Amino acid sequence: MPEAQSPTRKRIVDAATRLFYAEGIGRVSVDAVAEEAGLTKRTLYYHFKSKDDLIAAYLDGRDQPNLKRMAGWFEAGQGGVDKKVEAIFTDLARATRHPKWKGCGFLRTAAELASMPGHPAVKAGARHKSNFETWLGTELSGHDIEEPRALAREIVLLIDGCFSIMLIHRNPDYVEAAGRAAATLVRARMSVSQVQG
Amino acid sequence: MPEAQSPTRKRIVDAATRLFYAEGIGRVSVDAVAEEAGLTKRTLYYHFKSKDDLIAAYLDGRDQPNLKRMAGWFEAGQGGVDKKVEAIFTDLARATRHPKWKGCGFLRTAAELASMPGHPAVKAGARHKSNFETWLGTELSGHDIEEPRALAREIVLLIDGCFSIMLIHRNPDYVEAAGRAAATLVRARMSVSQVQG
DNA sequence: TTGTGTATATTCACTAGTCGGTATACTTAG
DNA sequence: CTAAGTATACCGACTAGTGAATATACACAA
Repeated sequence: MPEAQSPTRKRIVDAATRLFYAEGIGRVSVDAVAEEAGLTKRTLYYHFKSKDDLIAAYLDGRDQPNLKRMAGWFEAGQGGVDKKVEAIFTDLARATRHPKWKGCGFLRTAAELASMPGHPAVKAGARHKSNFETWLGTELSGHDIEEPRALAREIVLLIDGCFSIMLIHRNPDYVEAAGRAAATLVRARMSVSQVQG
Repeated sequence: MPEAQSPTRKRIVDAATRLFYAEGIGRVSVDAVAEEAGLTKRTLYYHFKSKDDLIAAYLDGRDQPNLKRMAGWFEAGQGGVDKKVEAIFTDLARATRHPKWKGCGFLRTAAELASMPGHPAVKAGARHKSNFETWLGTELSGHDIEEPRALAREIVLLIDGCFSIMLIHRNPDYVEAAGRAAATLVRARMSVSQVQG
């Protein structure tokens, strides 16, 4: 039985991450992942029982890095909580301009697997999105906001709207527009004194 | 040269629509589409020069039906313009409960083709999304709303957020939450007298 | 009315290559 | 000797796309 922390396994997941994110899970063969990792397909199948398994491992590995990136954007935002939320979108707009940016790996995988709702990779995506929503709700809780968890959900919807529509239009103006909408939603739930101050 | 309005061509597009929407473009072979249409693959290739061509035709054929469906939901909404917007989300939430619902075909196709931004099917999706945004902006224009086109864009972002996140969570509560957020955004741009009245 | 030419439309059989996955054997470390 | 890990070589099924033949329908001439 393979080790869960094997360096070989990590090499495989890293290679899968590069290819799956760049091309999509359906357009990348197991052979291609093995070659990118510098080993044979049989070795890959020693560490993962199936391609579906590998896809799930790819997404599980993206959970914490993605959360930390978003949290960094939020925390670096200057001003009130509405501005910190808007900062997420400003930095996301910048990220979408990178030529290697291909949207959200979790959402793209879920879209490819829409006919298999119980797929382990979809579940990994659900865990990640819930983690993010929970984290944002907690952040909003300390700022005199009504129903911070409901607000977090609304912001999550705008962020995921950006991810998907950007794959169609490739126009960062949509991300900026979403940021302004998010700030409006934040202020709608802030106390009057806070909005005016 | 094949006719653009050929009934055979329509049969092929209808078959492709059923299969591509149900399974995703990457998981459906040209052979499968031909069999669903009740003819041979060679005939299909007489009417379409490639699979990519067929995918684009599939999405072009969904533009008007999808627009009409959304417009119907909006127009049937009772109350002010904020309520009519919210009605879109209420009806969308109902639609997502149908077992055959698999998200937005335009967004799912764009997600599958994220590494090919100039693909004709992605362009077809961009046309459709722009058509919808323009239609919504026009509807909002007659209702004493500031910057109706900016508001339309914000609502589009929430709708597409619903489409994508629903593929992950399969929980219509997200669509209802998006509807409330959209109504909030509408009221933020309505004149005071209108909000109070 | 019959025969011929032509464009449209369709089929069968096939190519060359890729897919996920595996049987078997080898190497190396404990 | 044993077990973990890796390699070569292969499997049957499927992939998008094509070559060559054929069916169908209609126009027009004898």
